Amino acid sequence: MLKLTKKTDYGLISLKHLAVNRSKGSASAKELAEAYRIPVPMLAKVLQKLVREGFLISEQGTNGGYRLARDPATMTALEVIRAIDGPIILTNCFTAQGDCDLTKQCTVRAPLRRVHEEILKLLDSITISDLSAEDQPAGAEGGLRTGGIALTMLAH
Amino acid sequence: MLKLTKKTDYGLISLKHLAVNRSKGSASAKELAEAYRIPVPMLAKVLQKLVREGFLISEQGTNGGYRLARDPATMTALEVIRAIDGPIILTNCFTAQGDCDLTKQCTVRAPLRRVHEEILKLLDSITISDLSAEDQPAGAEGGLRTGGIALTMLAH
DNA sequence: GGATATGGGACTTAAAAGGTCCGAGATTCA
DNA sequence: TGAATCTCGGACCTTTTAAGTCCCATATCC
Repeated sequence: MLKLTKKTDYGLISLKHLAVNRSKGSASAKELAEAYRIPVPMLAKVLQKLVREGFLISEQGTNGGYRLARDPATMTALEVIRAIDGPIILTNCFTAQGDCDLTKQCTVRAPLRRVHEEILKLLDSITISDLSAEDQPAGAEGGLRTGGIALTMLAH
Repeated sequence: MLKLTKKTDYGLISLKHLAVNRSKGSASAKELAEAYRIPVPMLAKVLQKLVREGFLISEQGTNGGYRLARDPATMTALEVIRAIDGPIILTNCFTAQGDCDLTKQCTVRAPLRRVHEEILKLLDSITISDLSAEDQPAGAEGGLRTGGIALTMLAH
């Protein structure tokens, strides 16, 4: 259905939060969960994945928490999505070679592959810093604000 | 998980088939299903939706079937996806206003909306004729073949 | 040692996708 | 007219996946 999972949402929100409040150092899962009304155990799993994939560094014990492992400008949305949700698959033909013995007939694949590729490129061009840009206190460096098209017909 | 449903796949394949074999006029659900190894009742539902949404015209009775309702160059992938799968929703915040009282906190939304929009634009730029282009017997008119980037790392 | 963190597996629930079944109505042809 | 063939459309079932919960182990600070 072409949508991101909530886990990915949570992950992006958390990374953005840590990027914006980077001066504070770390934030605990509980802290983040309460700020954004996310179930704590749910968020914990997401954060753990982000640690394993090298986005975050965890600090255990009292006053522990999570902090960014590297510059948010080097973290792309694509990487985050892959880390949390696994590989992105636009259509099934691409991976399940065994099932799809319609290579000859089903020529829809080739053009769709291009769409797929464009989406990946798009997601790869967006970093966590871009997400945080609008939150910067003073004059932010611009980031994504290219055009600002008012799109109210998002769904249907 | 950011992927198209099989129903949409089936719909695109069917439309493409009808666009390529346009000289033949119509094709029955059975015919299409057998050609692409799709369960007949499943495909029937998809085709019915396409009829309701004005992509196809159905002809009942013996030797009946489906034929394109209009020029495949005017049918975009976006329209087809919406007709079959319903509205495209990248993240939940956009539609479920009731649930998301985090408008202030959750500033991830704005940048993601832009991504959403780009994907829509991308899908809107692809027509059924584009999908069929590579199948044209002789020198096709080009269509999507812009670049032909070899992308083998589609998933993961 | 106790309070507070993360780590991570197992489990349950809820929703969506995928697929099936059957009866009704339309059209063609014998 | 009647049989065959086809679409129409709703109801139903199964499987998969997302979403959320529970519990216990382990690390750290005070």
